[in-house]
Amino acid sequence: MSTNCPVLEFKNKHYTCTFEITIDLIGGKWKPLIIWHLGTKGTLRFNELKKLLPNATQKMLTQQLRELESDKLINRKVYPQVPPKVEYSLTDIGKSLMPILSMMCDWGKEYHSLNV
Amino acid sequence: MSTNCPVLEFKNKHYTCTFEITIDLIGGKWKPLIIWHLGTKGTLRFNELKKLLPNATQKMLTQQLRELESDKLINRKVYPQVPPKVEYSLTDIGKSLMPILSMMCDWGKEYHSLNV
DNA sequence: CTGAATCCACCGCGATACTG
DNA sequence: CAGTATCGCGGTGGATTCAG
Repeated sequence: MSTNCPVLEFKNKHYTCTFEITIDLIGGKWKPLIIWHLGTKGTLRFNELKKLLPNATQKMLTQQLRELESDKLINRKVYPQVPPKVEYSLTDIGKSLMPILSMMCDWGKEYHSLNV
Repeated sequence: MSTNCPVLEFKNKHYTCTFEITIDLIGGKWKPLIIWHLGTKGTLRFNELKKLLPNATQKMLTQQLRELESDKLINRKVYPQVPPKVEYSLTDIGKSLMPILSMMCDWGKEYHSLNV
C-alpha cells in the first residue's frame, strides 16, 4: 500500500494525496456511471447513453462527457453526416479505471448487505 | 469483475449500481482524506485531524466526521472530562475502504505522471 | 440527433461568533 | 478542546428553449 502523500499541484489545484486527483476526475455526478457503462458495453452513441442515464439531463450529460473527454478518459468520435452521429468510448486510461469502479461496486454491495 | 448492476433503493435514494453507494459514502469533500489519515495513522483527536486538514473549517470537519460516524465508517469516543477529549478511529468497515483509496492513490499518481 | 444557450433554485461550504 | 449557531455567497445542476 502506498503511503507517501506529498503536497502537489496539478491543474491549478492543490492536492495532499494523489487519490484526490482520481476523485476529482471521476467525482462528477454522472461520470462514474458514464465510465461504467462505456466500460461494460463498449462504444455508445449519445442517445444510448441518455437512455442508460434517464435521470441525467441533456445538459449535464453533455457537460460531463466534455469534461471526461478533456481529461482524456473517453474518446469522442463525430461522424460528419446528417443526422449527426457521435460515438463515445473509453480511452486506455479510462479503461484502467474499471478495476477501481469494480472494487467500489463490490464494496458497496457488501456495505449494502450489512446495512439492510 | 462484477457486472450486475440492478436498480436498488437505499436510504431513500435510488442507485443503478452499488458503486454509487460507495461514492456517496466517501464522496464528501474531506471524507477520503479523513479516512486516509485515520487509516494510516490510527486513532486521532479532533485537533490532530484539524492540523492534518488545514484547509477544512471546523464546521466542515465536524460535519463530515458526524456523517462518517452515522454511516458506521468511523468510531467516535468521547472522554467525559475537562477539557474535552474526543478520539476518532476507523471501524472495520471503514478500514476495508483503505485498499480502494490506495488503488485510487496509485492510479492518481500514474495519471499525474502521464499528464505533466 | 446532438447539441448550445439561458435563467434560476437550491444548498454546499466558508466566515464569524458563541459555548460547556 | 471540541464543538454549536447563524448568515450569506457562489457554483452546481435542473428546466426550458433554440440551433445545425
